Amino acid sequence: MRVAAQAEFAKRGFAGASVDKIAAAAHVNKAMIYYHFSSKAALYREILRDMFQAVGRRARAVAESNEPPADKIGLFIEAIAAEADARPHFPPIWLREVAEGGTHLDATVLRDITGVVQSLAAIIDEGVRRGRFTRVNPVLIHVSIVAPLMIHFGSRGLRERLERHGLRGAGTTPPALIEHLRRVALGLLEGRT
Amino acid sequence: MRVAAQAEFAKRGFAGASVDKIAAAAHVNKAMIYYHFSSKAALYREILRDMFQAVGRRARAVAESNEPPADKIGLFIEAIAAEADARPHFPPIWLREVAEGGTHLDATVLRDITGVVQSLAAIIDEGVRRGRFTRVNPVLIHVSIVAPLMIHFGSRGLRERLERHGLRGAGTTPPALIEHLRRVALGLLEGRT
DNA sequence: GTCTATAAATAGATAGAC
DNA sequence: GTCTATCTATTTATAGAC
Repeated sequence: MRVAAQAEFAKRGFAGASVDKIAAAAHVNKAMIYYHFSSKAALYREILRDMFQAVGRRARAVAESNEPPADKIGLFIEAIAAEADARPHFPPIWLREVAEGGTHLDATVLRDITGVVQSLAAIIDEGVRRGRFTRVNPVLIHVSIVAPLMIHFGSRGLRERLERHGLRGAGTTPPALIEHLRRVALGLLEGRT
Repeated sequence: MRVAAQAEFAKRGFAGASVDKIAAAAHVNKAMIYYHFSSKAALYREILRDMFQAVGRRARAVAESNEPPADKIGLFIEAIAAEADARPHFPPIWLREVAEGGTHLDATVLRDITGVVQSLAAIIDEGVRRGRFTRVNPVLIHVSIVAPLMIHFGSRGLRERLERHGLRGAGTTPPALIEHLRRVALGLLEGRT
């Protein structure tokens, strides 16, 4: 039921998602959905909470681990990528919420999102204190990591479409992207640029 | 009428957009929309074509200009940013289409999107031939530039929401982002990393 | 070209039997 | 907990007068 809802919201967005379709895909009666959740919006909110809570926790775990700052940067990138890979609905929903101005995000979710940025900022701060990093605006590092990851993992359908229409493959694999982003982030933070 | 439609599609997505609302915002009768466009989908398609054609042309103009490759990279970034800044509906619609797998993009639009990537690839190629750049996967450079730009310019509403909920400002201005992306791209291409 | 009125389908949500 | 049936609102789209 939740899985069906996640897929439907990812595929069509909140407005486009149909409770009838969710019920059909989950092989349950539509009335059952309203028995468990008070409304379509409430169901969506629960999915958003699960999603961002999981990401927030993972980012926090990386920031609080005992690795050197440079390794933490790599682990941060891998954590977001792993989350995007394991939950295919996550990147599309994330992209749609950005586009919509976060209309459906409640205070809990906004805290989790803030937490991700703060976790990254804490890693950078630690690196600066230890003399490993030069100070760079964490928001810029964040957007340079998270935006490509979300776009990449959220654009599977579009990339297939483009390739079917003749864009030469140039297939970028997740490991190659992760390695690329690590190079970008560390290149900036370790001042090799 | 087109402007109202662009705003509505950007705000609510294709499924969420209402022809009634577009008509009201444009101060025209709803029947007039169906007089000029055969359907809601056709209206949306025209907006998508305008949008991607404009971006494709700008990217192509940069690639075909007579600047040194390193300057072209900067101009490419500025061109996408200028387009995103001048057309506020562009980034949200772009993000939504990515999330939706490009369902509404016809062959014309797919060609324009391909063209943007190819323009960037041509710039990189030129730099490599002239011994200025090391060879890097153009798709990786592309996603490192375009994803942050679309996310940044498309997330104005979300960022306002986050700041209202207490995320410390760290306001990133468009010029700072552009300079940052130039450093990222040239750092990779000029092999300083 | 511009309008009113309305058709036809689908949406979210609920009442009430079991 | 689970189902059928249904209410109400909204949607895209069109017919037809002017």
